[in-house]
Amino acid sequence: MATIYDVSVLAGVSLATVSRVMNKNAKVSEKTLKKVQDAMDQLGYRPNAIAQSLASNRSNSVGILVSELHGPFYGSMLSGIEAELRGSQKHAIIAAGHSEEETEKEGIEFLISRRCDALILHVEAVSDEYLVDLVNNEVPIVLINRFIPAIADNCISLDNELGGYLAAKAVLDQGHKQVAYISGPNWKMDASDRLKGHKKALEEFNVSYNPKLTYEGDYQEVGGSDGLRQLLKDKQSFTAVVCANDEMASGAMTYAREHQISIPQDLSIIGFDNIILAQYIY
Amino acid sequence: MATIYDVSVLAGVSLATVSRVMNKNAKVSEKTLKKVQDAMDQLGYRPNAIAQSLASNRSNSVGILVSELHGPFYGSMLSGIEAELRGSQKHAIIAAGHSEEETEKEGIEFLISRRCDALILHVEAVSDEYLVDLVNNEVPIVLINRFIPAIADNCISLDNELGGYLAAKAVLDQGHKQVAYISGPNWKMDASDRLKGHKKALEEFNVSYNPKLTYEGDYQEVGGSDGLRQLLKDKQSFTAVVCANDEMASGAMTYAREHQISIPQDLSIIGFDNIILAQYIY
DNA sequence: AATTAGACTCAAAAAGCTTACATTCTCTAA
DNA sequence: TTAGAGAATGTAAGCTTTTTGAGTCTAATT
Repeated sequence: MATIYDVSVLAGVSLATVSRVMNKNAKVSEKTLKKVQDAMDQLGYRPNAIAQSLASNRSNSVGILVSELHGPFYGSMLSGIEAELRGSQKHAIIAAGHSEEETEKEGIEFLISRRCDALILHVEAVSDEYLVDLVNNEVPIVLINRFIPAIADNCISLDNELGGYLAAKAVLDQGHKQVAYISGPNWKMDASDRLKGHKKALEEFNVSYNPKLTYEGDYQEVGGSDGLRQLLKDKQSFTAVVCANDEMASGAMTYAREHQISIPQDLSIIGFDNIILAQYIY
Repeated sequence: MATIYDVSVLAGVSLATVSRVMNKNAKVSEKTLKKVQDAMDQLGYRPNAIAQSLASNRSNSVGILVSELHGPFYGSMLSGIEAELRGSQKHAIIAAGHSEEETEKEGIEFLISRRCDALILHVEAVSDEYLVDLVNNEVPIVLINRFIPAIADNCISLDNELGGYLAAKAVLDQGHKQVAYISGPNWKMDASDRLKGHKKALEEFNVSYNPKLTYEGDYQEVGGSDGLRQLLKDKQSFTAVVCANDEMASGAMTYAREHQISIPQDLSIIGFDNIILAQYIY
């Protein structure tokens, strides 16, 4: 594969000039420009991005770490990020963290060692301190879906507490008095925040929170179905179920349908996220 | 950020020795090993992957080009690829081709210029010749979901014709005589192959193929609903619809439900792929 | 004590590019 | 005609590693 050197020889100019033509960062005369471009075409020259990175100390890549590469949420996220990057001649290096501390750290280390110009992280398992250190360290970082006061400027998150509150309120506004809740894994910040908001709404409507009407799910389909089964088994009565995300809502709905509980006549179910999937659910 | 040079100075050894410690590719005495490792720890040294790539002419990365980053099919594919790569200390650089020739070519060029060690491509718009050239060129390549005889060894594809045949056969076996078909974009190889298989099955069952009972969809949800609407409008009668993928089957089912056509009493619908989504569909 | 095989280590070149600084052109104005 | 300014181009150092050929050590053998 041709190098910048081959081009410079064929065009009869110096390396620097070829580099200037490539980067368009300095004036080059018409005549020289043409000579260089012809030489490039003739050789089918393609700059070596690795060498460029090493010399310029810029990799033109952004590291992205998400929990999973599949699923409605991450898929759309990646898609949006890639589109934006491509528009700026950058590209994405991806890694999955699987919500495990070790894997997440490895992924981050890995992206840093690839000399990414910046990182976009959706991490759940690593500690706040670790992230604060990271931010104060070197590479520019944006955290998705996580809020850490000390580095607020680097965080893009939604107000999970408010969301949880609004979901519960929607149900309570309809007149429901007995509201069950299927939460996410409570060690995840977003899950506990949603639950906090939920409780707040209950309080506001003078409905006392009943721990027996809460099930800790896994944010997956199966958590929803298991959750509803468990709640029904407990013989507690309730007229609505608030689920901490749409996957679980879908699971709960499937379970209800399979057990002749009609929605919304017998039971109301609300989810959280409005994922694209929602449109497929009957 | 510390370099291999800093480590060598602190440890009192040469660059080469530090490199050997990192790569474990040559004997280093216990004593030296310890000195070097201590120095690395002390400096928080992390090898510069870019420089390693330049020097070794290996980037330890695999380029992946898919049509879209979201959606059930690509999501799972990426997820599987990334997991496998991580297990081998490699990583994924991704790009989206959006089923457009220019974008796909750009993406490929881009991945090659990043000096990926190999490419995994899911391309639809570029020509066979282009791909044959590519394969004979330089980087090792695997093509997903596309079969080109000249480079058969590089292709991983499913037998779309057989799939189309089997789907139709399943319906015909049930006794249906009037079978409608919602195809994918026919310029896509897989779509035309599926249709070919479909026709073959019809023939085998002595059901004549009626072009009026075919609608060319877009492999998306909307193609399915539009397709069913169109087919119904044409006043042709049919008792079953074969859809060239599950998204369209889902769209068709939604449309049917919204128009009081009950499934499977009034109409049978079959899809293709068995995407994860299928489990959410009622 | 001299020799030597083998284990270990080192110095330096190489990978392909960017960029600061130096040099050479090419005009314009005196 | 020529000094001087500014534009165009060249030179060479530097980015961080890997890798090869050439040592240097050590310990065993004679």
